Amino acid sequence: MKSPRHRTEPLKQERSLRTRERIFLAALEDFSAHGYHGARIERIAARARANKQRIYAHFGSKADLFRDVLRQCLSEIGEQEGRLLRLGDGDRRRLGRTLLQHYMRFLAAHPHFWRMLAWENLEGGKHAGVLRGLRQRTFDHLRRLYRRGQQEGAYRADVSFETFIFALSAIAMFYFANQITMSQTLGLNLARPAVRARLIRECERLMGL
Amino acid sequence: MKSPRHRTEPLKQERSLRTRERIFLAALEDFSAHGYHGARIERIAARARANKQRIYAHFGSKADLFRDVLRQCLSEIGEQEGRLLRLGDGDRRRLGRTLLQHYMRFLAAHPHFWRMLAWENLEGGKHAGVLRGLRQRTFDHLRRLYRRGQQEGAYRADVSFETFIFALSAIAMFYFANQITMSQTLGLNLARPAVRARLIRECERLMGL
Amino acid sequence: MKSPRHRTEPLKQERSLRTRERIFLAALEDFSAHGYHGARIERIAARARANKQRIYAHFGSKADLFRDVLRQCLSEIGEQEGRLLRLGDGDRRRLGRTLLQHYMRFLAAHPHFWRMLAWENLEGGKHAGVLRGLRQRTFDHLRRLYRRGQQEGAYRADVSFETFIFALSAIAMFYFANQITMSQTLGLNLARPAVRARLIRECERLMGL
Amino acid sequence: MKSPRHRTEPLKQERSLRTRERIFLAALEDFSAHGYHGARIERIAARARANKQRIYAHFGSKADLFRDVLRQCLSEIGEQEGRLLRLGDGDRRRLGRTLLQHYMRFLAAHPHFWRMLAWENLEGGKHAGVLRGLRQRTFDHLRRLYRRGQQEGAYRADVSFETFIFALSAIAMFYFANQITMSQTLGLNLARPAVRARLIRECERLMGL
DNA sequence: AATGAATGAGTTTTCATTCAT
DNA sequence: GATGAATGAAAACTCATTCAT
Repeated sequence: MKSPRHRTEPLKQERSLRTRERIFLAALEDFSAHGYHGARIERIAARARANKQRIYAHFGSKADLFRDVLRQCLSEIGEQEGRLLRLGDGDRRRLGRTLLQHYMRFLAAHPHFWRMLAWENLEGGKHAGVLRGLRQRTFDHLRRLYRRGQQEGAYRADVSFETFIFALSAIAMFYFANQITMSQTLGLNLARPAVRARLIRECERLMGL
Repeated sequence: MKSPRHRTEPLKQERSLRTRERIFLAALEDFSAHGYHGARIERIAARARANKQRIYAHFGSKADLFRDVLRQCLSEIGEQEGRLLRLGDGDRRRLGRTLLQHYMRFLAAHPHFWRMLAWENLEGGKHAGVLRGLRQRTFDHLRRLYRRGQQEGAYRADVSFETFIFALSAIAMFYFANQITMSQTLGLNLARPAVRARLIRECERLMGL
Repeated sequence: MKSPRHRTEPLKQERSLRTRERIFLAALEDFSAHGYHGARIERIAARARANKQRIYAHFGSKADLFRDVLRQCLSEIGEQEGRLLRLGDGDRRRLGRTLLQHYMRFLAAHPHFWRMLAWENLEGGKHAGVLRGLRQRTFDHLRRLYRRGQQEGAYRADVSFETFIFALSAIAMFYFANQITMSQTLGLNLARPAVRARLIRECERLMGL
Repeated sequence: MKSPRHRTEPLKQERSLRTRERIFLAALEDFSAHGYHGARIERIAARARANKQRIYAHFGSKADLFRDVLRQCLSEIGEQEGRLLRLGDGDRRRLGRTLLQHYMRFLAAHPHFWRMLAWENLEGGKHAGVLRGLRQRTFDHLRRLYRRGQQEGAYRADVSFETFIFALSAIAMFYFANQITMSQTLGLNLARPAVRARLIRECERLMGL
């Protein structure tokens, strides 16, 4: 009796989903660029080629939209890290370099990720909970490799895996999130590929990777 | 010098300066906590126990106030670093540890500093210029010590002074600016003194300091 | 009659009528609860399990829908009063009590009626015209009974039939429409059955019914 | 030191209070005319010759403004009833007529009162609590007079004071709050002074006042 | 006829900024 | 200089109504 609706419903839903997706991406762009308070619903709607009302119909409120965008954005890292599971015993000696380069590439390719992360930290970290356990599986895998590397002397026994990850994350994140001010401080344009390459290479040496 | 009201002016100026100072501190607090867009003139005035009009009389506009606060805040690091000039040849072997600990202490004592720095980077770095040359003298001094350390083998010859500073800054800054999300990611409360101490100690080892 | 689609039309019409009816009832509910300005097309559509567009197709606009609902609602009293025509000479001595109890029961059973009436009076009475002549037949009948009652001394000769109806209506309507505030004023919960019964009984005595 | 402010502050406050008062009156007018949902902040501001923001500065929100207006409006009846305390033993035989006329005059002079009361009842009576005990003193006084009237046979012993007040309130309130629809129903223009006078006179007779 | 998406004109609320005393 | 009141522009959010399928 209701079967004719099957044909049309998916279409309608699809259109709606596309609108929702456009809004989502526009919001990500705007929140990433200006933070929660600096973002403008009007601008998001315009960029999404949608009506303001659509935003409220799909997401409820500016705050809800922000939360949704942030959560999805942060959870992306989990998916992206899947490839690290492919690292095997043969990679353990260059684990540090591989990870640092992975993070550098990931952050370069996903500026929204580190920007949203930075806004979130500054604005109180109310949604940081999403991150909990998100990278568990990858970390478990990497920890095993790291431990074996420690056993065979590739890594110092008195540096925990957590610190290892912390330091690599710090280098990569700091490079992007503090690029502008650090370039001024050091009198070097960190954005230049050559500068960046040298910097990362030297950081690897400094950390004995 | 400016008017015939010689008698009253000194008093007025003094009171005015105190008001200005209160506004400044309140603004620092609010901008640091909420960023440029999240800050509220009303809240700043209330916290400063001053009238909103006073803010405009003293600083011109919200944007100007932000600029002034940011500049002064960032330039503080220059003053604080003065003490590093006292480091001498005898300190060169533990230069890395000394610097890392100095940065950690400085950032812990000046949360406004790293917060404003983070906002500034996120919001485009329009005022980052103040930083240029600000730490020149200190850096020149430290660079000499670092070079001597390199010559006698305490530091690797293939790691530049800039990278050395970069890495130390990254560790310290990242510890504070990404504490919330990184605590979730690692499943560790980085704020706990014991965790922090271990983390920093291990970072020193990792970087061969 | 209207189109060549003879086969399907009856079915469609029936379904359409059911939809229209659901919308009508949902609208009555919402207008009764929130008044014209407080009612929401969205809520009405949801409650009617219908699409908003259906509302416009069936009723034209929110204002039209309100008018239709109000008219139908108010005209219900006419139908309900039909049973009063069955009152005969034997009932004339207790006419007052019978009427008061009839009104009390009617209003208790039709809260939408008195609520719509109240909204309508507050909002200007633009549609009150429907009421004109609506109860004419019943009133004519009752008036005859009342007059006979007056002639035989059951009712005062110096109180007109209109006043008689007015007073009975006032008691009944006021009991429902002002229950909340009057309960507070009198420090009595008028909604309690015992309180209500005593109140009505005493009102009957007060008015010599 | 701070004494000079004593002179100016009252003036500033006075101006502010005048604005607040204008807003209050405009709001009373608008809420009374259109109810909570029908009222418009814009219209209130215009009528008060004030800026919309002033409304928020003084009252917080539309809902708060409504609450304040309603409370003040309802509590007015308490003040107005003060004069009833002056009724003495000599008035007890015509107590009913005096009260009915008092209520009729009060409601005629304060349309906002009965309108707000009506809105409040329709919209759920969330603020009806203000009424509790508001008329206690007057009622206590009137109850004494009524009891003495009962003892000497002026009023029926089997009609409580509460019912007496209820019935009188019903007549007066119903006359105003349902004037439009009742005029249509009865085919009489209740607003006409002559009709009103006759109606009230006959109600008095009906109730044996 | 029926439906979900879309729209634009409001409506409430907020905010930086200026006025008047 | 100092203060509370005042302002207008803009922001978030809502709503009746229409479109496209």
